[in-house]
Amino acid sequence: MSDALEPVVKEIPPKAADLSAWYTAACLKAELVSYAPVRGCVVLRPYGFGLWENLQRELDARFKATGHENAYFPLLIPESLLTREAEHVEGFAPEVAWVTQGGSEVLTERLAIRPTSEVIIGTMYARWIESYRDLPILINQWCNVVRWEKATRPFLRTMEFLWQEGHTAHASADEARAETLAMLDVYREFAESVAAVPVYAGVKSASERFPGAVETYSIEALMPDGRALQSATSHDLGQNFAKAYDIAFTDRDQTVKHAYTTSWGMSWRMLGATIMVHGDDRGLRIPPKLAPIEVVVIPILRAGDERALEVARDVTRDLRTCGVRVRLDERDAQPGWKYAEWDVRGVPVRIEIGPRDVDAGTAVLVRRDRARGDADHKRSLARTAIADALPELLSDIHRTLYAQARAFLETHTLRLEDRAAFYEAARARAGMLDIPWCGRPECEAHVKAQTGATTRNTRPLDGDDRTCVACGEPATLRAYFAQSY
RNA sequence: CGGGACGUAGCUCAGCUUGGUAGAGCGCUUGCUUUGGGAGCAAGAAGUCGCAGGUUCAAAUCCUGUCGUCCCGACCA
Repeated sequence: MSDALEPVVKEIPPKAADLSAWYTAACLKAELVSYAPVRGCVVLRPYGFGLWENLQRELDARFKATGHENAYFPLLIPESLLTREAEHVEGFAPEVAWVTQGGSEVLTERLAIRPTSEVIIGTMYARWIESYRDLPILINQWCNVVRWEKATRPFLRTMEFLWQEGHTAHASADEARAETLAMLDVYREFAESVAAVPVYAGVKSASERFPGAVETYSIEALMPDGRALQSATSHDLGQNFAKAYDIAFTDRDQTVKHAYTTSWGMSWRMLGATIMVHGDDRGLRIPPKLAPIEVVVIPILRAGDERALEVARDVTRDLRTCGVRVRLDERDAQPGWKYAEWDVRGVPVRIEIGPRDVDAGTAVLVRRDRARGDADHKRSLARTAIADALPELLSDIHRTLYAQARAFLETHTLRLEDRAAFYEAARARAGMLDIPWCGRPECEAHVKAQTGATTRNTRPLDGDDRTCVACGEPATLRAYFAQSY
């Protein structure tokens, strides 16, 4: 094993050597999750839940700002309701978990544990909506769902996962489509400005469409191994669910019409994307806006000189007063040990306060986004200047993480014009392969069979290129192809 | 659901081929010395060897079954 492949951190293998092993070890070692005694399920530990709470807070604020309200619907769905929308049932049937017994009583009708809530929410909307005056309904719920997955990984694919699902009903197709696109853009903006993960937003191909949707949109992020990760979806359900669940209203013209509905969701998978995109050989690098701890303060004590502890407490208190999410690490351990641990856990900024700082009235600020040895990895600052300097420092860390991820995405987005090169790149997981595409399912299926890659999403043609790079037929779209998680 | 690997102390694993008193490192506890990038010494605690059968005088070790986990593929957020 070469030096380059030696672990920098105990128990975490180098990221470039084996992304899967790195990812799993990082999630466990950073204490985000713990495996549960239930197959395919994880425990979200306090630090991991802190990530989720920050995602929730940021995303929820965006939902509220666009006129949505939160509500909560039941976990269990009667089988007879679930089967009303044919495509939807067929799409989800293989992964639905069922409750068949309550206590010792065998149920006369099975109850599905929700894999998603279109059915139960649509049923309620049908009762609530009578008039065009009742529309639109703009509701979101934060909840758990269960899908009987065969193979699982923390955040990326678990049998039970946390997410939010928005469900809206509208009087017109145009309004529903506008809602679908608006929420897609909320997700894109959230990914970039909160998680610092650049994404491509676009339309899913027919084969990748949500079961029962008229059109599905997604944001897609690129992982370091060249595979894409679908990070959120937004569905225009047209009148499919409205017709199946009888969501109807009397319009201004006194005729009864079916509503147009949408649904859109982001799960804790987004956290998995964030972890994979930003992490390095020392562990996680959490973008500041998602970080449960933005700043960790580490006092450096010597025998007979514990002044740093008092100063560190003062600094911590001041920062907390300023609204910074700060943690003072007073544990009885060596500073170097603490540095390594908080590096693994990805805290954006570390403040070191030792005897020299106590004397000089300073503190050392260390950025997690920089490599050790970089010129601006550490800097000494007057203690009175810390609170003022932090907001800009945290912003700069966000910008740095985003810029690095953006650069990776751009250098691994290949606009290909040659069929052989396209197939080779698809097999090699070279990244996002951006090509003019015919849009035909049989073409996509062929690419998938040959290379494992599928369309991630598509957008309108932008140039004169009118030939599908994958098959040579006339092109109708531009598509990103990649292997996916 | 296919292919592969693995279940032994909190963690990572050795021991199994060739059956014969349960091991190491890390971690943990206590004490002292330390503390600006994962400290040192000393003492100590800790495991029904995943589970159930079978073979045997004797099973972590051999056989059968079973449950679970991880990795690689096929499907999903």
